[in-house]
Amino acid sequence: MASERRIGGEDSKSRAVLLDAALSLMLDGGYAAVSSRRVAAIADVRPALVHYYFRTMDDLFLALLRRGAEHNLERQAAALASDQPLWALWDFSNEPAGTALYMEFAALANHRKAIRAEIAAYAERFRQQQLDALSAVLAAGEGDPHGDDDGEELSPVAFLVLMTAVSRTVAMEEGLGMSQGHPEAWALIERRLIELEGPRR
Amino acid sequence: MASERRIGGEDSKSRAVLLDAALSLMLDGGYAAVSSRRVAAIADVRPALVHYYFRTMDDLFLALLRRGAEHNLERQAAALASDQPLWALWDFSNEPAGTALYMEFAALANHRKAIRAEIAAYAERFRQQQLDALSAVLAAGEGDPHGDDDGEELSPVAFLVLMTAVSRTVAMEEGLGMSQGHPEAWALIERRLIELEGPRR
DNA sequence: GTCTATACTTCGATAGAC
DNA sequence: GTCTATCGAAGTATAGAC
Repeated sequence: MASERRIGGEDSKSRAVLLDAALSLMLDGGYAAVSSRRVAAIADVRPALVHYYFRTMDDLFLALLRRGAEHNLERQAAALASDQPLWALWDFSNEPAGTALYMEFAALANHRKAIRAEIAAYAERFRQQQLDALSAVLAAGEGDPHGDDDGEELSPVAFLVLMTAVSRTVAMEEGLGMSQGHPEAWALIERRLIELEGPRR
Repeated sequence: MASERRIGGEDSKSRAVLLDAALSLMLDGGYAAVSSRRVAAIADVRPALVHYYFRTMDDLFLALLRRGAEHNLERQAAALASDQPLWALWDFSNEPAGTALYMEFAALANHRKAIRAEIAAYAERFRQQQLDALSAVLAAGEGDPHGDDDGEELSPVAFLVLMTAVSRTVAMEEGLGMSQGHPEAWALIERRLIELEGPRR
């Protein structure tokens, strides 16, 4: 049975402030640092208000995930619609805050079933959006002036996985203070970007 | 001032059992699931005993990290000493439990300063061990029969970052139920492994 | 919409008995 | 080496006043 308790509307100002507070806590101290009391303290309201807008903490995490993911799906779409979609995607996926948040949610997903399903669904949407754009680039670029056409097979989807993998790994390791090999791995991706899309403009 | 309280010895049987319990909790439910009470319950002792062996929970996490890291440094060294060091390293870095644990500790590092420093130090040791072995392989393999020598630059360290990045990303995404592009990215790494070390034996 | 007040749980940590 | 007993802090969540 669903609870009878009142729940605040989604377009409330306070609700957004609470989500902002949760976001900053999560970026700062990881998902475990997000408690109803701490969120309330940062938003400068009483803890009960958190539970008025989000019946459980899982509801809060889901709301935070949805808001961020929808926003970033739009931003990624905008990037992919620019005149150098792959370079724009590369820049987009190299935003440190984005990677940090993704890692936190992925860790959360490890032990909150409801959240894992939602993250997985969004992750698929992000990749599909990327794949559609990349296919378009490749279709338009037949006989393009930048391709080396050296016969080496690097499928579009493999390149996407590579871009994602390198940007996440580099972000993560630099968060630990590591840097060995990062410029070289970076250059590897960018060399391929130049082949596909020409030099960055 | 250091506490006067007694602390159990490092070679104790119970201490190892407690660490085993903490490990299984961490793999199962993430670092947030590791509490002194739960560890005690799994190890079938009273919670106070956890604090007898580990004064604080940070001490427990550090001990768990050190034990696992030292063990895996030895395992990685053994892999790198095999007759196909790069293939062995690839298999080693593709162990799912290893990646899952690394991710948990990396998340932990986000909000426990003492632990971040220790993780960073171990991560450097792992990579350095890999680099030393890879340099040896490359030095020994000059004029080897497998290299294409197609003029493309792929520095050893960049390849190491790539291997790490792909294995972690694939493991993470498969934990979410994703699989798109994984076989292709996988094949990309293995193609280069064949160039460097010949087919897997 | 926001608050006070509160119930209940779990947590980390310690003192001291055995 | 292990336990009982206990403290105080923090967590989630709810009822009901304003």
